[in-house]
Amino acid sequence: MLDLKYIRENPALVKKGITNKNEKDTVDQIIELDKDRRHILSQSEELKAQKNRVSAEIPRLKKAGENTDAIFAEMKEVADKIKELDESLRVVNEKLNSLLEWVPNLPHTSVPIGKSAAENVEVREWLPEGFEFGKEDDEPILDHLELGKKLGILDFERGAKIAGSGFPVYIGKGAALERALINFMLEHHVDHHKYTEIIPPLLVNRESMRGTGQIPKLEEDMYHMEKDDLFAIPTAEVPITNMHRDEILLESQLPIYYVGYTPCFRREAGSYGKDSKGFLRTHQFNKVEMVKLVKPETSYKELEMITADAESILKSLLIPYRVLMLCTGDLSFAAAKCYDIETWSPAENKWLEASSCSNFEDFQARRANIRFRNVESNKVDFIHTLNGSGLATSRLMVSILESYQTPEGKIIVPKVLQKYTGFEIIG
RNA sequence: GGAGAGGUGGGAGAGUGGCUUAAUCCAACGGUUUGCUAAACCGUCGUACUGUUAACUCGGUACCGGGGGUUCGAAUCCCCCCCUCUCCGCCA
Repeated sequence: MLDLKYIRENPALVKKGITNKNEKDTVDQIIELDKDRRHILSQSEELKAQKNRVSAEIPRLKKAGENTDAIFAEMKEVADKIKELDESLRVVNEKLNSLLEWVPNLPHTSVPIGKSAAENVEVREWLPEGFEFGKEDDEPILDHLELGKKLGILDFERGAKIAGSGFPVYIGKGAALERALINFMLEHHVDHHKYTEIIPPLLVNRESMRGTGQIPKLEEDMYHMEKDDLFAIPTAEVPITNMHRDEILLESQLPIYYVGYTPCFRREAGSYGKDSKGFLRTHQFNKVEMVKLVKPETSYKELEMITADAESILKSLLIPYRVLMLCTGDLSFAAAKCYDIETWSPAENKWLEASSCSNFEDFQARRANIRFRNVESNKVDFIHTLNGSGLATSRLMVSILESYQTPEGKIIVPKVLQKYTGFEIIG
């Protein structure tokens, strides 16, 4: 949510930001409604002030034995008029809010302007020592689907039988490898980057979804339990960020770093056929998510740090990756700035998105009403929120299986995971 | 699913129609005292919107879980809903 006052005072800047994000510009309507709103509000408040003044007089008049009938009759009329004004105010506010809710966050000034993913900017690339692109071509290389089937560690067909396509089943050492990966990532962030581990609810209410900005725009993309009006989380960002909804934090509590593993559920409505085989697009996947609640002036420094935290996982696993700065047109609804981390898939011969690290500035905090008390000024202000996948296991699993396969089609378990799996090779 | 209790400021917690400007305590902030720390004492201390201003300056309005109602006037009375806790039932 943007600050209405900011929109009122900087309409041109807001319009530009919205347009650069390929979203619908409703600034003119918002400003018009805001004008109506304030006009009605001042009329209503003036009458209320009158009402309060008179009410305060009544006990005195009664004590003095004066007749209050005329005043009561007049005040009755004032009360009716107030009710009328407040009703029209309610209507205007409703319209205004339904527009405001759809206004995206504005891109940070450092974000390149662009229409689509094609205009994202590569910031850096990291390759393990001795790695060369295309070296794989000398030997037959199996993709993750073939490997999973051959080794009996992944079963997409049975997942489809049980639930539907896009619900993978991990078996035996495949399941152990997945579990090892999750444990490794959690421990790594807790031990080396000072995150506090969280196991949150996997179903959340509507207010939480609104708080982090999934609702209204992405409502269709989520699984919804109608009976209880609960949503299956599309990412741990939702429950973890909402832990502090409607709270005023002490400045001394900040920054707060959380990390949590959860399964994530996405309907992926309308995306069939595109990158959809195997792990490339699933309805359920595992993700370790980092969430930061920080003071506003530190959030861009924190964005660099959270990105580095995600990268350090890939360095430990010796997986080639690159970091992209998303252009304005590819930024998500709530993000002001975002880095995507893509891992290399030798079989697909392309980069796959495995992490997204974003600064939401005060956009989510405003929606979720998360504030802190500034010690110096003793004023409350919205915090800034960030999050980053650290990381999603499915895409990462593609890179691991494909990169660590031997000529015989076995998988060597990455060194850092071996103490978690208890075995060194699959197959 | 049934019965009961409850929801008040950053936290605890009083408040049964106008003397509430929501008491009091704690926390926080400023100060006094003091070798230092602690303690004690004094003072300040809600949020949002809105108008105004050089200024968070000064004014107005709203807010006691949410929404309606009664009344000249509601934290307080009435109705509906939500949530939390306890007990019972059912179940992992």
